[in-house]
Amino acid sequence: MFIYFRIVRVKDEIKQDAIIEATVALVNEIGFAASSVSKIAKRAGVSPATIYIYFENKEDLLVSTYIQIKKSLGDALMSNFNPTHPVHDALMNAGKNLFKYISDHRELFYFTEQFANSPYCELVNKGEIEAAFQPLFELLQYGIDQKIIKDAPFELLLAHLYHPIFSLANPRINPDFQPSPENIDMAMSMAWDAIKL
Amino acid sequence: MFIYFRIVRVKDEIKQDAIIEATVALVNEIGFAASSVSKIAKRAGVSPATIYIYFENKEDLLVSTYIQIKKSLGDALMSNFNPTHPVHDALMNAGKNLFKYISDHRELFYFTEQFANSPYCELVNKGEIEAAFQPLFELLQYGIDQKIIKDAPFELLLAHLYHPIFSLANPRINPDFQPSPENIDMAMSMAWDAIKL
Amino acid sequence: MFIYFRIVRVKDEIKQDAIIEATVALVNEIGFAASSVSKIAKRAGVSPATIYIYFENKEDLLVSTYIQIKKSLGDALMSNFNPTHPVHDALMNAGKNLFKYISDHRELFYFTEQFANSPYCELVNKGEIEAAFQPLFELLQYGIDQKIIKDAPFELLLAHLYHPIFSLANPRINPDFQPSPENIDMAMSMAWDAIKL
Amino acid sequence: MFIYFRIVRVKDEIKQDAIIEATVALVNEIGFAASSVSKIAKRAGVSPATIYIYFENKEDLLVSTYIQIKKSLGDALMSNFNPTHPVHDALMNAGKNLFKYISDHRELFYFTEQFANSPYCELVNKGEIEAAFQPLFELLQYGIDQKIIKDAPFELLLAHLYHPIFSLANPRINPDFQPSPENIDMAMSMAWDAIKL
DNA sequence: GATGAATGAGCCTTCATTCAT
DNA sequence: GATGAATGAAGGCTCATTCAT
Repeated sequence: MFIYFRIVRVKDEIKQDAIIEATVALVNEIGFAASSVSKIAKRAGVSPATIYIYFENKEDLLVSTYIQIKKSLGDALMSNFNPTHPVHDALMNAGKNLFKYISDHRELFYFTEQFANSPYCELVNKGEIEAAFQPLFELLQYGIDQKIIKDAPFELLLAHLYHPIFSLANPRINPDFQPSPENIDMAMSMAWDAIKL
Repeated sequence: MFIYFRIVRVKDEIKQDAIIEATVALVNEIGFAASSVSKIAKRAGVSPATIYIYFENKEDLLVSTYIQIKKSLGDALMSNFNPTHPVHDALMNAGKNLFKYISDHRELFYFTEQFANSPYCELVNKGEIEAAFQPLFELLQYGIDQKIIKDAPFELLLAHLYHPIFSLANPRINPDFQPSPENIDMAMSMAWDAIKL
Repeated sequence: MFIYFRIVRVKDEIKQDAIIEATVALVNEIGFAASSVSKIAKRAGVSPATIYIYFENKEDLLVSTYIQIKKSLGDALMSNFNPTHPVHDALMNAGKNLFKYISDHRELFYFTEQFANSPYCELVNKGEIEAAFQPLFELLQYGIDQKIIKDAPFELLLAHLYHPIFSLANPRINPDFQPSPENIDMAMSMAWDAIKL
Repeated sequence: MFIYFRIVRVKDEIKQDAIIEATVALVNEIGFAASSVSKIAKRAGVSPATIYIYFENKEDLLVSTYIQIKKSLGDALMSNFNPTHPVHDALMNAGKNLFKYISDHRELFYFTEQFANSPYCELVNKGEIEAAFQPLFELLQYGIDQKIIKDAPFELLLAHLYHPIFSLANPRINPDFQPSPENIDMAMSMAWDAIKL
């Protein structure tokens, strides 16, 4: 009986994950707008109706996928985060994590970029995502207080700190950019120059 | 007869422009994916069939609209460009032009952001657009040669110079950002710190 | 063991009745066509699959519900029926019973009206229902033989005797009709005038 | 050029009529709920999309069909109507018209019966239909004033005058009824007995 | 007996595009 | 050049029903 239960639970999660994976893969292949529910279903090896067991509707499927990725990205960004380290080191570490995450999960990153520029984007409860980045915000505030980084609104700091990375890692914007160690180091060094006091 | 011809040509351009304007306006209102050809036609006050007289298909309509906007943005960016000015001043001038263009034409900017993250993006002949930015590239190269700005690939320099501006000006990414003179100055100052040697 | 069985049987009937009640209630709320099996199941607090334990399929569920209501209506119509009473009194009594039943069970009546105009209607074994009305037929025949009511086919007599009541009591046909005692008396008096010799 | 125009107009009406005819025919064959837009389209020999050129949506198609039939029925009912004739004769004439219309257009009648017991029924602007029956109402009022027919609410009079006819002519309710001249005369005679003073 | 999960078929509607006029 | 009408294909979603548990 116990085994039964486990099998059932695992089965469910497997199917739900298969749907999400198919969603991400399909968006990578044919784009956001062309990724219909029935194509996703076919890709995931399930019936279109099955998707509506795990998600309320297409919107819910895409938003859930997005939030899940963003949270995992937040976790990755914060990995090895140590608030006792110098501000510079902590931010550089986060930047490298970001580059690594994007390199290791290009499909996930690509999905979020497409999602962020679609109407679905407005349906996301941003607070839920920002929670994962709270330590980063606190670190920036600490850097400001210690007069290590510029006293600018968070959005400006973040725009200069990490947004260049997003654009560099986006093959649609910079198809020729190579995330070599030298390039990464240089990109992050420039980002630091932008925000440091 | 000559007059007749001119009238006809003017008429044509009026209709073509009406279609493009309707496209941009509709994408702003209901998003990229929901902007169908017939809705655009209705918005422009023409028949759907008429659109296919001026454009090969929907793809051509969107791509043409995008290129036209990008070129006008390139022109705006380069306005008052003076290669004899100091590198710093010239780049800051371009940055301010960029902010001003985006502020004055939010609809156009919004369209390009949506377009850039759609599958249509891959259909654009990038060379055609980059031509408008040639003077900027030359200026950057000059700055590198003069050891004024860092010796980094163009894409890195551009990513730090202008991409933060795009993200800041995009209400979907930074809904609360205000393009006040102080914020603009600060953003551009940070960008300069990023690339200067 | 005997008690156990009785409990089980009672339980069964409770569930079956819950399904039928949910069917009637849902048809009243959202109409016949929109009442799907899964919605009925949710309304009855059971799984969709459970419905298929008590009924062969959707068709069987609806037909069974209809027949059950029609039989109970037949019983109500014949209540206090006394074949020794004058024909007029017996028929008027039946008419008043009919009005009362409809007023007291508007939901059931509404269901039958919708059912009677659906394709499911053809699946009903009419003989089963007419059995409940046998005494009425005999009374009519007696009235004919005694030259009290017109010598017309039963269907004509019934059409004039009770069908006006159905239409008057149907809020979709006569939304403003009030089943006040005066209106009921008048309606039945008119019906009697129609059939009496 | 003139001919062109006529051809175009005729073509349009032919197609629109074909859709309405297919709707009525299909509802007769497979019932109201099962008559989907695509089946109607196939029956009419057009694409499903074409239906949406002539009608806003399925609801509009069904409601328009219903109103058109009801108006034609109203016209038929009032044919040869002469307000100077005796009340009895005028009403009997209308009743015969009604029987004849139903016999000649069983498909149309069947459609309205199904429509009247569907949720779509509530979408009909009843005033539009009642207009066609105005002369009938005036005749009834005249009969009341002249103390020829009973002083009862219109709905009671109509329920007894014409509703029995509807039920008799509905093959689902009275599958065996034959609209022979004798039966018709008898039915109408009974109806008159019901309402006459 | 009872269930939640699963499904292919079908729902209504809109799509990008073409045709006759 | 310009159009309204027309279309097959596909969109997101729900259906009645069955299955393993």
